[in-house]
Amino acid sequence: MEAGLSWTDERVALLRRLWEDGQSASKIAAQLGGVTRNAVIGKVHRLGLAGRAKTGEDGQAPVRAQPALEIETAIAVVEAEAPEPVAIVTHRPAPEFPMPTPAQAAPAEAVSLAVSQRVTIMDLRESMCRWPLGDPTTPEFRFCGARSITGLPYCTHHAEIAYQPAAERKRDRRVAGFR
DNA sequence: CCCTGATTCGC
DNA sequence: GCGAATCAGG
Repeated sequence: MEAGLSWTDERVALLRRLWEDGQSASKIAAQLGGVTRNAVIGKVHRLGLAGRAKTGEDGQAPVRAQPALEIETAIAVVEAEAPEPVAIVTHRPAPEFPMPTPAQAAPAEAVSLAVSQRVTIMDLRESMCRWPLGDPTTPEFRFCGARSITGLPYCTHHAEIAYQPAAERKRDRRVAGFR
């Protein structure tokens, strides 16, 4: 799952997406896997993407919620419909977070009021919480799906977890992350 | 010393 | 085309 890493269309697409989204070269490299930040920067220049809307370019990471990384990665993979296995490196967003109880076969009428339904990307709507659940590479991958806070991508529960001071977030990277 | 992107240049 | 080494800087 590590061999044959190169700038495939999928990887370039993900690179573009993350770079234009303001992610740093090192973070992008970590997500792509198999490349260094130098490689990412070099590729960015060759693609003519250098110089972007730099919001937090002065210091560390841009103002962005951690889960956004996984979401973008998952979406990018889905959109690309990668013909070959794609290695996904995720960042665990928080130490621990109690997951809502498994949604049982609830009547459609009850969905809107349910605490969490857990939906696939196909059923994810604008007003639904986009907090990722599970491994994006597996069919079991779901999004929270609960009613999101207006203007935010997450429900109240996950927004609390997502939006934390960067300084308090622990640097804890690992392969595959959510539960 | 941590990090950032930019550039050079041998491969 | 690629990316390590290097540079310049926050």
